[in-house]
Amino acid sequence: MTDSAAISRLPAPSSQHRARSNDTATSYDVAQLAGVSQSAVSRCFRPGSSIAPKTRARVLAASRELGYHPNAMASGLITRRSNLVAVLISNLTNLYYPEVLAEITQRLSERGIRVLLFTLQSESDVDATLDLVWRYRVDGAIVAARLSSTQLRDFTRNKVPVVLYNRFGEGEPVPSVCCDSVGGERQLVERLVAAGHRVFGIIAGPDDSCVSQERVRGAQQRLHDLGYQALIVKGAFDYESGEAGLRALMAMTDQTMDALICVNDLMAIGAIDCARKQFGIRVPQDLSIVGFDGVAAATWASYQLSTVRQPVRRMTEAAVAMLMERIDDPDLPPEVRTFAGKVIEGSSARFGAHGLSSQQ
Amino acid sequence: MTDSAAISRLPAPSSQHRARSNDTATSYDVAQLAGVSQSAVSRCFRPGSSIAPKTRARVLAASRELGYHPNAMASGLITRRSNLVAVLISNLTNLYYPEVLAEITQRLSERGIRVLLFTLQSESDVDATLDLVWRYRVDGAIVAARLSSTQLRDFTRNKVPVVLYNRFGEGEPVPSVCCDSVGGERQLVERLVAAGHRVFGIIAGPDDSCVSQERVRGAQQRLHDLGYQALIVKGAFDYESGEAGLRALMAMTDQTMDALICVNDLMAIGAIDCARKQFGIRVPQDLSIVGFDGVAAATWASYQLSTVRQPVRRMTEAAVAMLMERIDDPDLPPEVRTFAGKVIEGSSARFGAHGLSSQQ
DNA sequence: TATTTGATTGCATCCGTATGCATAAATCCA
DNA sequence: TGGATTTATGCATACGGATGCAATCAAATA
Repeated sequence: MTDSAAISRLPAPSSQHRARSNDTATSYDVAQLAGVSQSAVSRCFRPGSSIAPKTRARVLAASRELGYHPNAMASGLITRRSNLVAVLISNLTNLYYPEVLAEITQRLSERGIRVLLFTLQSESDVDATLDLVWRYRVDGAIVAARLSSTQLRDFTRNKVPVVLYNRFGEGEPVPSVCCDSVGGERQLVERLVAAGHRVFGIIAGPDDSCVSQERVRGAQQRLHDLGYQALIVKGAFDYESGEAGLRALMAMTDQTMDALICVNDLMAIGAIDCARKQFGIRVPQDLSIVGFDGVAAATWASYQLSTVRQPVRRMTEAAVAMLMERIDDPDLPPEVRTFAGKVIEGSSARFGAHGLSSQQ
Repeated sequence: MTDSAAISRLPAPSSQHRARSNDTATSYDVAQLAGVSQSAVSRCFRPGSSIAPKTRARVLAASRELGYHPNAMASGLITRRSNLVAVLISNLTNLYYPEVLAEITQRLSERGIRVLLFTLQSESDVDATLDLVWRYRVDGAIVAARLSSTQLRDFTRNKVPVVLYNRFGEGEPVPSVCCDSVGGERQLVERLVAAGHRVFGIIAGPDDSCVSQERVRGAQQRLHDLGYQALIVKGAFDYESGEAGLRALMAMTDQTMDALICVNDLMAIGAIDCARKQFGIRVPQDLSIVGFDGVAAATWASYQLSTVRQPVRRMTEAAVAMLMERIDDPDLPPEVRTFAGKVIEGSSARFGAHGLSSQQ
């Protein structure tokens, strides 16, 4: 009796795994219909498995008939690979990020990886968001948002490879892909100075923005080296900040501002519109305005913005490649890949020749 | 001996479920550390479960110590709820869709749902994409992309509730949220006619675009009713199409075009720039240009586009609400919610009074 | 034809969590 | 204080697919 009791607890034979009618088909259902074992079904959907072409055909036919699709959650549970990558982006309204997101999604999708998208509004909910990232056991993450060093450390702790986009890790090194902000601003400054500009203004981003800090630093430093300085006002990366920034600068300066450096294109566009419509300033005759990013709108005929174009395609490709490498080998050391941006002459600024770059 | 053999196959006691060192913690690990059963741990993370506050505190402490996060794949396997919603978008570069995507993501995330993002490039890979959607057992989907009726039927077949965004199901009814294209274009036409415009041009989108078809139909029909007709050229929803469309129309028409109706803002912006810069045409004095969508760039001072603004916030809210309802009750009947857009006067077109609307 | 070799296949088990059921503990009411 | 409820908790099992291992089968070799 004890024996039979024990036996009754044995794993039931596979024949018991039958479809609860009106539910989605499982590999057992397909196996039954195709007259093979569940293992065979599994192997049909797993590239590289040993399966006879004839069997495979039978299984695929049965699958089609039942409308079977392997359950990614079940297989992820076993393989410990979700084929998901978390993409964290702070504000999608930035005009630059949609391009980046589209590219990243495309690059990942080519490699059979899906994107779990997180948009961060306030800094507050970052921890709640990260909790979800951990729960889904994503294979990796690409982050274009501000993270504290504690939060970054959690990636290590949870063994989730991460690549930062246009940001650096604070303190410890973190794999990242960046566009060379300092170099880009430097070139802009040199071209502006070479064209004879003397009174500079800068519209920065939020204080806590890594991108803004770098770009402001790049511009300021080069200006200083060349014997100039600049008035700085703070913005929020959006169109309105460009308008407001220009107004603020116009109110602050007693001399006439020559050149305005905006740390991104969207603010530059706002500033151009404001200069023309509200102040009747001619751009670039009276005031040169430059941006940074090279978004699509920067090329529009109304603006033809002088700016630094980030090589988005190559940067996203690099970010994805770096991430995939680290998913395959978690022990790869951190690496920062910095890409030079391309200076676009445009017609929103008077640029001098490249002369100054040799003088440095 | 047979007995012991049988017993050796019994499910091992929970004590065997121990952490394979250097692997992520499981509920068993937490249970062991907290001195409770795995069930108790599970109940701590599942709202509404019966758990003593004291026990809960112990478990949470242990979780924190081990860095435990419930495995969403494992729990999804059991509950048959992934808390994932697929969002399919055709082209993120449309300038309108990033806003929509950001809103949708936000709305879903407020409800504890994550977004699995799919961007569709060519129409060809749609089936491959859908296969992935099925595999991840998403709870539902929001689709802003063209799907064949077969593809739509697959949603029913796989019991995945779907809500279309600015599209209708072909043939069968499908839940959807739309902005009233016909009504919007109608108002634009009436305001243009009331202002005395006589020679109309239309820049449409791709032939297979539902949005374009509707908008063109709305404009054409109302023009016809009022005794006018329009030349139509085809575009691709992008800035360049606006320029090219205007050039094409200028070449086609012998009379001077009065008013240009673009089926989206981005093409209208392209047309405005082209008119001003390439043809020296004054907008709106010589030519009125209207768009549709109400994207952020439409409000920029250089354009101040006359257009129809979609109530994106309310539409996305509705789409998400409809989807959630159908996830909870899959038998709800299809429903189409149509929202009126708001006509923005802007200054890219000469508008007459609302007079005509009473005449209809 | 006997034997080796390689390719297929099935069996059994595991992944990590949720939950029905039974039991134990705590609370309540009289 | 005893019995009736009402919580809390643990046990055992299911979810659906992947995979090491052994068994089977076919093709290739001698």
